[in-house]
Amino acid sequence: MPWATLLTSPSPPITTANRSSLPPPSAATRHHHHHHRLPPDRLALLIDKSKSITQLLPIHAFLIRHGLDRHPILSFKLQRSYSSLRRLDYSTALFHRTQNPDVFFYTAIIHAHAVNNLHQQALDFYVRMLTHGVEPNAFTFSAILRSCPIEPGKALHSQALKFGFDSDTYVRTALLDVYARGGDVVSARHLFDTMPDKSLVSLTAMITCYAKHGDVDGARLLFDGMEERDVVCWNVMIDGYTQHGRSNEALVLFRQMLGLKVKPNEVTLLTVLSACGQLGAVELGRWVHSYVVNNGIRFDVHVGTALVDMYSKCGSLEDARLVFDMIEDKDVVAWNSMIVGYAMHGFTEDALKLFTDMCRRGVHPTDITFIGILSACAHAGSVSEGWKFFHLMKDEYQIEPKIEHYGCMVNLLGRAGHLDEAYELIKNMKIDPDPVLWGTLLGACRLHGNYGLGEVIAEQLVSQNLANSGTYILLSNIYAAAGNWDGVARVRTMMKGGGVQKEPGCSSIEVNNKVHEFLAGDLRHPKSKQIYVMLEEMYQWLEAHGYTPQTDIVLHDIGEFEKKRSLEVHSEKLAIAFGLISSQPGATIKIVKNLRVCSDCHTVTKLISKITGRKIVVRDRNRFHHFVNGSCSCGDYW
DNA sequence: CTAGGGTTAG
Repeated sequence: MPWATLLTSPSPPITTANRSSLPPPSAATRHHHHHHRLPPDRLALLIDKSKSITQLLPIHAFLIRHGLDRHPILSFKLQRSYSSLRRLDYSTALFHRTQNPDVFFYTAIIHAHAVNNLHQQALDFYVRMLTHGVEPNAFTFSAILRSCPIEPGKALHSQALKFGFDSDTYVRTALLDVYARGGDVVSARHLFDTMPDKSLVSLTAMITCYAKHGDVDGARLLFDGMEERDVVCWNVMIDGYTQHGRSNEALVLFRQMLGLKVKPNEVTLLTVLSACGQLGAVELGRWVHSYVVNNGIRFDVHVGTALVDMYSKCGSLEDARLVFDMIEDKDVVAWNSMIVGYAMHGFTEDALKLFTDMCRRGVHPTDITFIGILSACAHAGSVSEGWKFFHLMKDEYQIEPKIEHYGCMVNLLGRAGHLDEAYELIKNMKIDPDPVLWGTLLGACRLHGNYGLGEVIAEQLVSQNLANSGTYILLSNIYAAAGNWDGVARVRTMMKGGGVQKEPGCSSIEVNNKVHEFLAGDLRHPKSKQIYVMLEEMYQWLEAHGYTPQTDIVLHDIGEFEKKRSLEVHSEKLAIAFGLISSQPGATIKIVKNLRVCSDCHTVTKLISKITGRKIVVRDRNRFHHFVNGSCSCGDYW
């Protein structure tokens, strides 16, 4: 690249060869050729109007030809344009050819690196600035502190104090953000409280800090006290809820935002789509889709991918695929979302075909891609395919398997009955297994009745204090099935004593653009009465179809009648009952559950789909179940 | 003689 060499070489010899390799001069520069002297402000305007590197290069060439490339303003503007086109290589080269860069140029080049997360380079420029005797000002500090890690940030903090810039609102906000990103909420709050004047941006930075570190309610408190709000702080607050599994509150806030006529932007819509996906709120998701189309929001790869993710998590794979096919310049994230979508729905062949397409187009798979592929294999029970991709990932793509990949493999092997193979895989892992992974193997032991191995693992987990709420339940199932009542009693004592609690099962269903959530035995819904009447009717149908409740999966130490009752009010059954009374006959019922569906609910849902002639789609923690006319798309294999 | 530089969401 002669052009690059020209820019990086310490002396600037412009040879004929260099010039001939430049892009052809644009109409503008051809025009300038005739008037050898163009006023700098005209050139400045030309630079500012340039929208691509191919427009910029001929102007740069022109500047060099006319000895204007060291003009402080013009080279400054040129580097700013290069930076905004993410060509920091050209920016840096230009900087190094500038004789005595002033504080403006230094600040701009520091900023350019900081926004691209190149902290070290930004710091290098800052040090260079100091050694060259150029004095930094408040502008320099706010630029360098942006995206600066906490350790160098602390050093810069003390320097800012020395220079007296820490009371500047921009510098103070940037400092607050440094501590916030470093997780030091207390220092961030202190900087915030002692701030001379709090701006909208500094408030937003503080809200971001709380939202990021789990105190969503603390964030909301500040948010509610704001005098003015812009789209950014709304986005922060909505995203705070979404990132902490409180998507329903996110959507409530989004509706308030719309009610106050605040115009959502792309970031808002990406967050809201994610919330819709979490909740299975496809009606609102579709509304967001039409908003994108009708409000001139650019349909880029980010928006496209968010829509694919939303539609597939809401059970509308066809729509996901339609959107996916519309995305131009698909990146690996876009491919991953569609592959994972197919995998979630048990469409193993489509997932694998998409993987082949993706590789053929030269897109390199990531660890996420293989989570999709391996879980697709697991859902189909394809053991040899699974091993093939597991090895392909390590050998061909040099991706070290993470705990999630082992999870897919253990699930695949375990469900297929290759328990010893799964156990060996875990024992030979380079990373430490977690309770979830052991739980997967324990579940497989229970499924295949291998209580011997189950007890070995169980003892090991209990002795190493590795059992969690999920594994305790499996443990007691296995002990009970093996007739080890001492074990059952011991687990029960540990669960009570250690404060181990099962994560409450929660099912949600969207009706009329609103998401209704149900916990087991929930009575909070305004239509509770009708729901329980429907539930009773459902059980009359079920019994007429020869259904017997699987009371053996209930862990509590209660009588048979109570066991039956506790099964009846599982959250997904309440959601289905509500779905039945609040939609037209024949309409599909879509449920989202936070845990894996239990086998009793699976049986019941199959029967209900047959009795009512309705399609019922259930998304559980692991995958989708499409219930049609008495059978499920998972083939009872989940 | 003057131009030009900064903080928050993803």
